[in-house]
Amino acid sequence: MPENQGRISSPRRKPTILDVARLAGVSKSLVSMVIRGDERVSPARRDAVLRAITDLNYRPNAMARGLVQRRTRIVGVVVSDLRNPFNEDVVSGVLTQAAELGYKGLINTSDRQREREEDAVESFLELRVDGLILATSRIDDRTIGRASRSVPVVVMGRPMSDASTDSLTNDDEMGASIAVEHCFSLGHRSISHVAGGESRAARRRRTGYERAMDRLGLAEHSTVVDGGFTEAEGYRGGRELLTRRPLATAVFAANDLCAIGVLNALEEAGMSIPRDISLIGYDNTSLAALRHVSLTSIHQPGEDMGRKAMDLLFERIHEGRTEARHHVVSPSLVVRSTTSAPPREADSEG
Amino acid sequence: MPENQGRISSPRRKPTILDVARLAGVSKSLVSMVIRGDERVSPARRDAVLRAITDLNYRPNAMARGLVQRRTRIVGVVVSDLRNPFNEDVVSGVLTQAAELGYKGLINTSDRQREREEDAVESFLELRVDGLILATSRIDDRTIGRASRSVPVVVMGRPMSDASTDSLTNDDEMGASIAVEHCFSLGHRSISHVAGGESRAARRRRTGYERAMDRLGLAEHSTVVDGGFTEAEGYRGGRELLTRRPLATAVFAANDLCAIGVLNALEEAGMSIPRDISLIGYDNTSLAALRHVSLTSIHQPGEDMGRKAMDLLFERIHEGRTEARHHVVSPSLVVRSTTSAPPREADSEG
DNA sequence: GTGAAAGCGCTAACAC
DNA sequence: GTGTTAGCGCTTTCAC
Repeated sequence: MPENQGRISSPRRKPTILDVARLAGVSKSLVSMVIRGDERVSPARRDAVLRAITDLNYRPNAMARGLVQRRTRIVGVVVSDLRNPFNEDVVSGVLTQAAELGYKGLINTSDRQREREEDAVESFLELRVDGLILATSRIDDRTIGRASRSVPVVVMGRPMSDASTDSLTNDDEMGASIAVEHCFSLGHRSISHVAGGESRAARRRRTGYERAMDRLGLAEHSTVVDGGFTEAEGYRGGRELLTRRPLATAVFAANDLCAIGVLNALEEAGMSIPRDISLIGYDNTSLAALRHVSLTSIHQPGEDMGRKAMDLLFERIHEGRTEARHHVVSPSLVVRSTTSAPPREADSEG
Repeated sequence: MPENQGRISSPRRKPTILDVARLAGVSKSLVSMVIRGDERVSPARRDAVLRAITDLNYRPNAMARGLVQRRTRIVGVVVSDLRNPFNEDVVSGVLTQAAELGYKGLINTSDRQREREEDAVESFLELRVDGLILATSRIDDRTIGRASRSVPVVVMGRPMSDASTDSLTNDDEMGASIAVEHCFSLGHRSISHVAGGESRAARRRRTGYERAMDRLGLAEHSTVVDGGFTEAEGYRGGRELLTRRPLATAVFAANDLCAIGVLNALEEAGMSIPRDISLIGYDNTSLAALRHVSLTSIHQPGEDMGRKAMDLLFERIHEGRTEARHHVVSPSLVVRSTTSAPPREADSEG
């Protein structure tokens, strides 16, 4: 055989279980048993196999294995925006719990583009992941339904009525209510809301705000301006707010990023927070916790929710649960430095 | 055959290409051809196949395909910390370019735990990804070398000497130099550094700081305190800094998160930024850009770097490049609101 | 304990 | 144009 060795066909042909078997002088199935930790293999042969594995830098082919076992031990996580720190908490929880349960979590993100969101789901399904966690607002129900037909799915952040899809949400209405009541108890009567747009979570927070204002007899002080879930949109909302008269003494923003935008707008206008005006966000992200920001916020236990989502998947995969579960977790208040009693002259209002 | 239909064995047996073929009344390979868009299929049969696909909610099995084609069109991205916004930019760049080139990017993170970092790499290799992008500081060279033996690898954020591994870094020394010079040109002479710890990037930034101070004849004003790449560590560094006399008039922090920690410590001590003391960070993350923070920072083009990393992978995968490339991009200065001339009484120093 | 053989779902080479 | 066939790398009966 001349210079070109026949065996080397493609640039980096990876060693297979057969190469290991040959080098160790045993059969394929013996190697397979060693890899899976089967007890009934003689120490001598086991060592030979292990040595061959290291020598060849052998690594089992997950695709081949997945193909025959019909499962991958992989769960797919799709998030719409990795830049929102709340999603990081969720992902972190999922991965931790997945590792705990012997699974691997893989993440895909659409970078806020809707069609890429469906691609992400589709890719995971073609990969035959054992389960799917959808922490994304943009995806449509049709896609979710389709996915649920072939694999267990947990949807986060929006309630599902579908019987084949589990869901895990926080009670946005309740959270909004808590925000309003916190301001109320500090003495505020004129409380505005910078809304978060058309996502379901945003709409539920808005509804919660409106209902709470009603309940407290503050309907006449109710003001909602358009915002969004980003700093830029919050900034615009804040500017808009400044044109309204009378000026509110407290503002409930749709989420933390939005709140920071509002904060900028208000400070830019020469106002001091919370002396002149109080501000409260939602999600209690790491952003809110930055000492320099120190934003009062409504807490969602993102990490716990991630873990719980993985648990729900596991129940379906391993314990054969088939009826849908819809978990709702309660948000809570975290008071920091952006809320306080309203300024004197506004105190007597309402 | 009684009630229990023989075909349905596992809870959700997924339709295969054979099911599609049977329903459409054609052969397996005909279906395969339709899926791959082969021209020479009669319209009638094509329609029949497509209808069967929708009816069955059929989705090709990527594992089976990958097994025979020996490639997956998937690249794996490993990041150590999704909470650092800089990594988001990188990931976003990778995914965008991957989509452009017909690849899918999947993300895995170690959540800052070192051993999970190796697991992440190992999982991707078992999955037989076509390439690997490692944007992580914690992973050791042995693991990188092992990975490089079986698949193209691009390492980000640390220079590699290994001939089988591409690398992509920003010139941290130069960036640190720019930071020091910016302060110098504003009139500062006493410039301190809150260091970022033991990662290579952090060490190079520190070296750059020290060399620049030397070059400018400011070696005697040089002060380095321990910090880290997180807000909490930056805060501690800032506190430490406050005990040093004379107090610096400018501080260069190892990265943006660290800078925010320093900012907190300084403000807490009653100092006003930049009136009393100037502050500059590194990475120019979205955090620095928050108007409420408005941190002067050294910019690394994270998104471009992500795209470039994907390009490097592509060159190896498709164009058969084998010699290593080591790209270094130049950082640049982004001036915001945390740097200005030093206060009067300190002006004459140096 | 160990090896042989079948088959997971797909593509690709080759007949027809 | 269309069907048949031989694997891809692995696990898993089932004999021995």
